[in-house]
Parts: sequence; C-alpha cells; structure tokens
Amino acid sequence: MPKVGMESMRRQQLIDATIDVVAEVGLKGATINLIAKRAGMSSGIISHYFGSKQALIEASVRYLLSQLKIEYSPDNPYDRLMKIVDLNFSGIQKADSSTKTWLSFWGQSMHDPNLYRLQEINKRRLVSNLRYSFKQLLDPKTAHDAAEVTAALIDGFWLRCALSRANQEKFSLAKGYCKKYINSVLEQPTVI
Amino acid sequence: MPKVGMESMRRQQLIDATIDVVAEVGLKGATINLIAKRAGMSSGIISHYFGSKQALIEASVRYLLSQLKIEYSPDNPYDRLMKIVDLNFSGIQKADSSTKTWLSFWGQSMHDPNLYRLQEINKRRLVSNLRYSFKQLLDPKTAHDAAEVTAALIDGFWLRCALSRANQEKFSLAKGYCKKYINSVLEQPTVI
Amino acid sequence: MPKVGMESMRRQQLIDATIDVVAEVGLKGATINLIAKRAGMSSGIISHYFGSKQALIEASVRYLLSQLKIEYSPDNPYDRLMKIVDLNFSGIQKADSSTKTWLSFWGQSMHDPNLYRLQEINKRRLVSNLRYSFKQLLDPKTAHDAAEVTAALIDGFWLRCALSRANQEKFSLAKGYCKKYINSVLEQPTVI
Amino acid sequence: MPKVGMESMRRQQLIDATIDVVAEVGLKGATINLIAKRAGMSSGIISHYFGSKQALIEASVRYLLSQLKIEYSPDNPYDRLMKIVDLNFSGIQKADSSTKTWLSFWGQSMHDPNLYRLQEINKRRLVSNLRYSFKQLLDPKTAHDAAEVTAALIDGFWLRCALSRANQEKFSLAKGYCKKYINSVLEQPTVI
DNA sequence: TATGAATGAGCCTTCATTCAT
DNA sequence: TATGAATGAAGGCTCATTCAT
Repeated sequence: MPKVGMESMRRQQLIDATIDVVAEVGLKGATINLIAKRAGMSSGIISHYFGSKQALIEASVRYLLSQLKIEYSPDNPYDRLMKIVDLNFSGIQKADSSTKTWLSFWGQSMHDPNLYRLQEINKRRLVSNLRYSFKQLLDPKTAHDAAEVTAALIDGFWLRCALSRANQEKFSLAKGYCKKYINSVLEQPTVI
Repeated sequence: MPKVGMESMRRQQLIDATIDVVAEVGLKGATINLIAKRAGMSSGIISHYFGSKQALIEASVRYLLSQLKIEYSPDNPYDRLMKIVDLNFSGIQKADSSTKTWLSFWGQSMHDPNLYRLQEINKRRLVSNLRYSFKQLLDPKTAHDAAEVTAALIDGFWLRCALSRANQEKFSLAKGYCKKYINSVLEQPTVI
Repeated sequence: MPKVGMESMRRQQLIDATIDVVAEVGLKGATINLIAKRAGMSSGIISHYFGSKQALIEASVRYLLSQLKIEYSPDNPYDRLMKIVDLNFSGIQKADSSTKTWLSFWGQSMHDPNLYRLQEINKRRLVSNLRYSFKQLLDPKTAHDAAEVTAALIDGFWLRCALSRANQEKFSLAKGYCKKYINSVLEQPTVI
Repeated sequence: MPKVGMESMRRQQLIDATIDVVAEVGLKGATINLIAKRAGMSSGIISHYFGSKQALIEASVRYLLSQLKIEYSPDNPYDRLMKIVDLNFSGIQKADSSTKTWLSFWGQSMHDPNLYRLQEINKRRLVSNLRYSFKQLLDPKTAHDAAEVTAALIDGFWLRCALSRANQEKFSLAKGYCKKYINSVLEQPTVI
C-alpha cells in the first residue's frame, strides 16, 4: 500500500537535491549518481520518476521559476514595484544555491529548447509585471521604458552578484539601487 | 622550417572555432573533435598547442576579454562613457557567437577557478572604467553609485539580449537605454 | 536483490582474465576492453569494481602473491625447506600464464610504487621463510648465507625457466638443483 | 659533406638515451619525444635512423648484450669463472640504469619475438661459457650441473638486486656468494 | 640530412540508461 | 515500487609515425 503523496514527495526531494548539487559542482559535474545519493535514493529512481536526467533538470528549472511566481499581493502600484524587487533578490538570499544553479541553467538554455522556453517565460514575466505597475503611475511610453530598464537593472545586479559569490550586504545594496532608480523615475515630472 | 607566425595563426583559428562551436552546441557539446574539425585540423592539435581542452577554453575566454580591452581613446569624460557603452554592445553585435559563448562560459565560471578569475577581472574593469569617467563629472559618492548602476544596466541588457537571441534592433534599444540613464544622472543637479 | 558473493566472483573472474591476457599479450597489450571481453563482461565493469585499470593490475599481483602464501605445514625443518622449493615452482607449473604475468609485473614494478612494494614483500618472505628453517639446522651465519643463496637459486631458475617458455621437465630439473643445493649445505659439517 | 661516423655517433647517443630514459621512467613511459630530447635531437631522427621505436628498443637491447660479450681473456679455467661472475655484476655496477633497463626489457621480451631471441642468446651464452670452463676442471656431468646452477645463481642474485634498488654492498655480497659456490663445487672431490 | 608540426588511431575513463530482481 | 549492477557509447588525451620544409 503506497503512501499517498509519496511520489510527489520523492520528486521534490530529487529536485531539491538537483538544485543543491548543481550549485555545488555545476551542471557538468552534477551526475545522476550524485543527485540520487544526495536525495538518499538510488540512481534508478530518476529514470523512474522523471524519465531522464534532462527531464529532471527541466523540472528543477520549472520549480525555481515557480518560486518567483508567488502572487504579488494587490497593494498599490508603488508597493508592488518594491515587492517585485524584493522578491527577485530574496530568492537569492534565501538559498545561495539557487543563484549558482540559475546561472548554470542559463548557460545551458541557449542550447536546450525546453530550458530556453522556460527562461523566456521568466524574462517576459518580470518586465510584464513591472510594466503593469509602472503604467498605473506613468504615461505609457515612460512606463514601458522604465519597465525595460528596471528589468535589466534587476537582472544585471543579480548577475553581477551571482558571479561574485556576493555576500548579503551586496544584495542589499543592489536592492537599494534598483529601488532608488524606480523612485527617481517616478519622481521626475512625467512628460506626456 | 616552419613559417613564422604559423603557430599564432593556428592558435587563433582554434580559438575562433571554439567560440563558434560553443555558440552552436554549448560548452557541453563542444567536443575536441568538433572544434578541431571546425578549424580544419586534427584533434591532436589541441593538445599540441594548448595542452588540454580546458586550456583552450580558457584561452578563448581570454581572447573574448581582450576584445573588450580596446583602449578608450582619451576623449573627454562624457564621450568616454558613451564609448564604453558602445564597445560593450558592439562586441555582441559583431559576432552573435560571442554572446552565446559568453553565457556558456559564465555558467561554468562558478565552478572553474580560472574562468572565475577571468570573469572577475572583466566585471571589475567595466565598473572601474565607468567610475573613472563619472568621477570627472560628478561628486565621488554619486559617481560611485552611477558606475555601479550603469554596469548593472549594461550587463542586464546584455544578458537579456543574449538570452533572447536578440536582433540588432534590440541591441540598439538597449544601448539607447544605457546612454539615456547616463545622461539622466549627469543632468541632475549634483548634490555635493 | 543481488546474489550474495556475486561481487567477489566477478572480481575474481576479472583478475583471472587479467592474468591470462597479460600472459598472452603483455602488460602493454592488456587493454581494458581485452580483459573485460575475456571475462565476458563490459569494459565499464572494471571501473565499477576496481576503480581503475591500475587497481585491477595491483589486485591481480596481490592475488598471485597470495597464491604463494599457502601455509607451510608445521613439518620438521628439512621437510619445510623442500616444501618451500616445491611451492615456488608448482605455482608456475599449474598455470603457465602466471609465469609470464609475473615477469611483466616485475618489469613494471621498478616504476610503480605499489607494485614495487608488493614485489618487495614477496622477495623478503621467501628469504625469511628459508632462513627460519635453515636456522634450526645450521649455525646462524651459515643459515643466513644458505637462505640468501637458496632464494637467489629459486628466483634464478624461475626466471630462466620463465624466459625460456620452459617445459615441465626443465621445471623438475630446476627443482632438483635447488633441493640438491640445500642438501649439500646441510650435509657439510657445520662450522660453529 | 657529412662527417664520417656521424651516423654511428648519433645512433649510439640515441641508444644511450634510450637506456637512461627506460631506466628512469620504464618502458611504458619512455616515449620517443623523451628519448630524442634526452639525446638532444629531434623526434623525427629516430624513424630516420632506426625506422621505428621498436627497432630502437631492440638496438638498445643488442647494445646491452654486446657489453657482456667482452672477450674473456685466455686465462686458466678458474680465473675465467671468476671473471664471468665479475663481468655479469660489473655491468650492473657501472651503470645503475642498465639494471632497471634490463628488467624492463625482460618483461617485454615474452611478447616480442625479436627481444625474446636476444634474451635467449644471452641466457645460453652465460651457461655455455660457464660450462666450457667447468668442463676443464670437473667431470662432464658435474660440470654441466655446476654451470646450470651457477647461471641460475648469477641471474637470481642479479634479479633480486635489481628489484631491490640494491646498493653496491649488496652487489659485492652477491658476487661473493657466487664465487663461494663455485669454489665449493670445485673443492668437492669430483665424483666420476 | 634533420626537423618538429601535424595526424589520428587507440587508450582509459565517465556516466546516462537499462533491467533483472 | 525501488534498487543498483551492468552496459557501452562517447569523451579527452597520448604518442608513434609521417612529411613538408
């Protein structure tokens, strides 16, 4: 009599193990045996549950993406913008593994249609979320530009922090710069 | 008697082939045989000239880095800032392969000390160049912050463009956004 | 559920295959594929059970050594001496492969610390066993010398037989010469 | 105008280099590049002069053999026996490289017809030389046996010394044991 | 004659996948 | 369902040999 939910538990454990292992030894070094051992299971289980290593990788990316999807609560537009910034950097803060893992996945996504699609979704969602809020505060053109720039700023700081094995302080600074930019855009007299 | 300069020619051909192949099939798919075949040489040549695949990879990164090192001519500070932006995006425009290859290298650099060091140098150089020029136009604190933000902006747009297989137009837009940000910083009344 | 003892069986089969293959084509010609095929297994199995080809080679040497370690039964000193001689030549007679394989290993042991150590143990054990028995029959100095000479005699005949692809008859002759030497030493009036 | 004897000089230098390199790194580690570099020449020269690496190895063995062929001067039989012993151990003493190299060659000779033949010649010559001298001092049967045993003794001590990275003292002791054995055979009342 | 750059076959090793249990 | 032993294709690297100079 299999325990209910046993399967989804195992799947999640394997995804967690994948993220950890990729963070530690890179995508190249993350072998099936290593991941399975980390999850405390046998190597065969991965084929069993995911069909292939590739599918496990993709499931892991999907999971990381879902972590960023947490619904922005229906605050006012300004608070939402701040929350978007917070959320994008807090994922990093919570688990350092995520950062390194993300970077590894990005490097691979250029040559993997499935990963590529997932990254695209992520990229578009960020700018789309920003644009939605900016548009409630600025004229359309300015809002559009502000969203583009803010998204680049978030990703740029994120990338530079990730590549630096940055400490908490740097992340806080980065967050500050992003918010400061948003403030500066909003404070300027809107040109119609 | 070997032709003078033959060696450096071959080395460069192999580096070019590496960048192309990594762009096409990723770091993982870039086998020695593939790279050698692309360069029109035999697989053994890589050991002969670089000692190992790893060394070829590193040489390729070093080459990409050197492409960004082109001396900024001694213009006035403002023109230098514009040139920095141009240079950082033109490298991408010239050869689409570079973009994808960079991304692959970044993904790996978290787990490769040599690559990591090279990326660090690159990252620091950008912000340092920006800071140098900003300091001639703004008070120290503002200059420092402007440099940090501009660097993140360049990298962020760069990353988003790279991940998008972006076309020329997007690169131009990105360049425009970066320059616009710099202008906005310089136009604001400097707070001492 | 794997069969109990399966692993040790496989390991022994691989060791046997190694000894055979080295005997046939030499240490240099003994590739992993050849050994695995001889054992009726896949090439990957060697890494699986031994970690590396080198480790398999060493395990094979250790096995050959262990074949010489069969306890000399607690007979009287003279019978023990005779048994030592018999044992050292019977190993050869039983399996012709052992002889050639030994020689291959010896050739390599000069440049392989692990093999060297194993050979040292083997060499010392022979002379030590001989000395122990001789000392019960002769004065210390004579016993010591007799052990040294007998050991050299055994190894010398062994080597010459091995290099000759010698037949059974030659081995018997060699055994006879060794025993005759021992007898001659023991028959001489012991000088105290 | 090529210098007379240039070729034979080069050949000898390559043979010397081969013996040195094999002694240092073993037969397996002795690559053509290493040998050529040691001789101060280019790697291509080996094919040029010897046709192949294999041929160079064989030439080196032939050279080592020739070093043992130095004519025994026409002394009396007893002095000749002593000289045979001296010669067989002095080769070792002169150059430690020879010992290790010999051993490497022996290990390979089981699987190389040419090397095998050379070793056979060597082996037969030793026992034949010994028999020739013993026969002038003992009855045929005793002389035959004494020659066999002495040859085994020489090779046995030689092997054990070689495997031990033995020092000069051990070689002297071995020489002493061999001579002592010869004396003991000759002193015994000859049984017709 | 002599060089050493270039070749490419062959080696050991790794590792995703399979499958009998 | 879950295991992990076994497979074998593919990778990087070594190195004897070749050949244009």
